[in-house]
This record gives sequence, C-alpha cells and structure tokens, in this order.
Amino acid sequence: MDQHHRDTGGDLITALIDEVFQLNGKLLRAGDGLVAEFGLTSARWQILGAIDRDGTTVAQIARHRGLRRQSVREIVTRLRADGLVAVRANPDDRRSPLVSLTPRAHEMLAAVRPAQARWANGLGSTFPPGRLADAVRLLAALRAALDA
Amino acid sequence: MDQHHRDTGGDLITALIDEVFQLNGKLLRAGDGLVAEFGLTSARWQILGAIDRDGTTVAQIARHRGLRRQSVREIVTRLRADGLVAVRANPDDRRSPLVSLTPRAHEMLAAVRPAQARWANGLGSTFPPGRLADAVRLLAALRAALDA
DNA sequence: CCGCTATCGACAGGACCCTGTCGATAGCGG
DNA sequence: CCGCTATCGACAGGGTCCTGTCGATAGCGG
Repeated sequence: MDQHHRDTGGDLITALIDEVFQLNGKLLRAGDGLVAEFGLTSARWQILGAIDRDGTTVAQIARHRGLRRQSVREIVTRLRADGLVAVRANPDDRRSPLVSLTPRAHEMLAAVRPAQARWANGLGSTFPPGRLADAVRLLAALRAALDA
Repeated sequence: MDQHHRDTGGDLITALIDEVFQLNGKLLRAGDGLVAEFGLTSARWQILGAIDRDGTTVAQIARHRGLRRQSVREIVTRLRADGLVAVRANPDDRRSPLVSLTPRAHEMLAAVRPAQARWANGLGSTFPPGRLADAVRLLAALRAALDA
C-alpha cells in the first residue's frame, strides 16, 4: 500500500502463510491416500499415533496435537465404534477414562509404518537435510511466536 | 524401525509435516481473530481476497486457492447471502457467472488490510528475511514435489 | 452439424474441527 | 470439611472442506 514504507518481512510472512495453507491441504490428501487402503483417514491416523505415544486421556491427546478436546473426542468416539480404540477406567481421575489402542489398531499402525517411511524418505531425499532442518526450526519459531 | 538403514530425510520431513499441521491450525485461529471484528472468518476473508485478485468464476477461485469447486461454492453462497459478493452473467461461459465484490466487501477488505499488515510485519520482523525466503522456497518445492 | 469429452454449478452426504455450554469431578486454600 | 476454581467428558450447533453425482454447457475432432 505504501511503497515508501519499508516492509519488515510482512510480505514474506504472508507468502509463507499461503504456502502453509496450501501445503496443509496437500499433505492431508497425501496422508489420506497413504492410509485409505487400511480404512483410515489422516485425522484418525494421527490420533491413533498420538494415543500410541501418549496412551492416556482425550484431553492429553488434544493438548499434544494442538486440537480441542471436542475434536479429539469425536474422532475417538468413531475409532471406538470401529474397534480401534478401547477405554478403561482411570484410577487417577474418574472423569477421564484412559484411551488405548486395540490389537487391531496396533496391527494397522504397524502395517502403515513402512509405507509411511518409504513415502517420507522418498519425499525427503529430494532436499538437503540442512535445509529441511532450517525450515523445521523456522516454522517452530513461528509457531512459538504465534502463541505470544 | 531399521537402525542400520540410513534415513534420507524422512524423519525431518515428518517433523516438518507436523509443524505445518500445527501452524495451519494456529494461523487459522490467528486469522479468525484478526477479522472477527469485521464479521469475517479466515476462510471467507481468503475467498474475498482471491476474488479481489482473480475477479472471476468459482472454478477459477478454487484452482487458485487449491480448493475444490464445491468448497468455494459454499463460501461464495454465504458471502452472497451476506451481501459481500455479487454475481453477473458470464458472456464467455453461460454456466459460470462472474463473481465480484460488492462495495461493502471492498470497504471491509480495506479496513482489514492495515491490521493485517501490522500483524504480518510484527510477526515477520522477528525473523531474518533470508530465512523466511528460504522457508518459502522450500515449502513451495515440497508442494511441487507432492503434485508429482 | 454431430458426437465425445471436459468442465461448469448444483445437490447430497459425510468428515473434521470449532465455540459455547453443561454437570461432574479434582484439587486447591481456608 | 467447605467453597472456589480448573478441568474433565458430553451435547448442541455451526463452519469448512471433501467425494460422488447430476444435468447443462463448452469446445473439440470429425
């Protein structure tokens, strides 16, 4: 708008944001394609992975993935209906049952993992690791800046 | 899984994807916060911006933003109901009317622009322009790689 | 001019994620 | 022990984006 006003990275940030939005969409679709043959979607797959790592309550999963409790709750409800997730009483908090993967889910994740690794390695081999690491650091810093 | 197999960027790609997902969510919420006072959302704001630049049909907007025609159509329908967008016959293609911004939408965008510029500049000033440009280039390359 | 194919807007249905709200539980200080 | 506050799962409602499908139009080669 004002050509005499020196831009302090705003245009670059805007371009970066645009890339993030577009990449997000493409990555979600790529992930859907990766796990579609196992009857999963990107969202369910990610929640299953979070349970695998965190192994606890809906609220903890939500915090870990940066989502709302309600969003995770819906996915978990569907996963439970599909027999991929089971809940048991939580001795430490009567309100939030502990969520865990069923054997079927463990098999699914094990089956997806090699395909995911192949896909990620194939994609990653195109780029110098240093540049990838730089980008990860920058995005993480940007994410931190957004929290403030 | 196989510690003897040298990783060719797969872990870094996975980390990068994770950052993109989390950033996408945070950016959407930040955008919502920026335009909420004008009665807009991130999605509507972006579609309005695309109309401003592209000024044409629903299908063109969808292609430009990397969305499906249906997604854009729904937003445009709501924007039209809100009086922010108008359609007129397209002499070149009787199927797809031309979409354009109403004066009210132009006013809205003009009102949002300074706040957006301040926000983007504030965020961008934290980072060296060179690193931002590097990241934009990398993400764009990644996006291109995903199309193949 | 006549089909063939691509593309258009539209509709149906579903997936995902959000805010707002509620009652229940936890956990704190008094 | 007793409130106060934070957090939990749950429900209601809405926004955004998707796939699949349809009839209509465009645009092509014959």
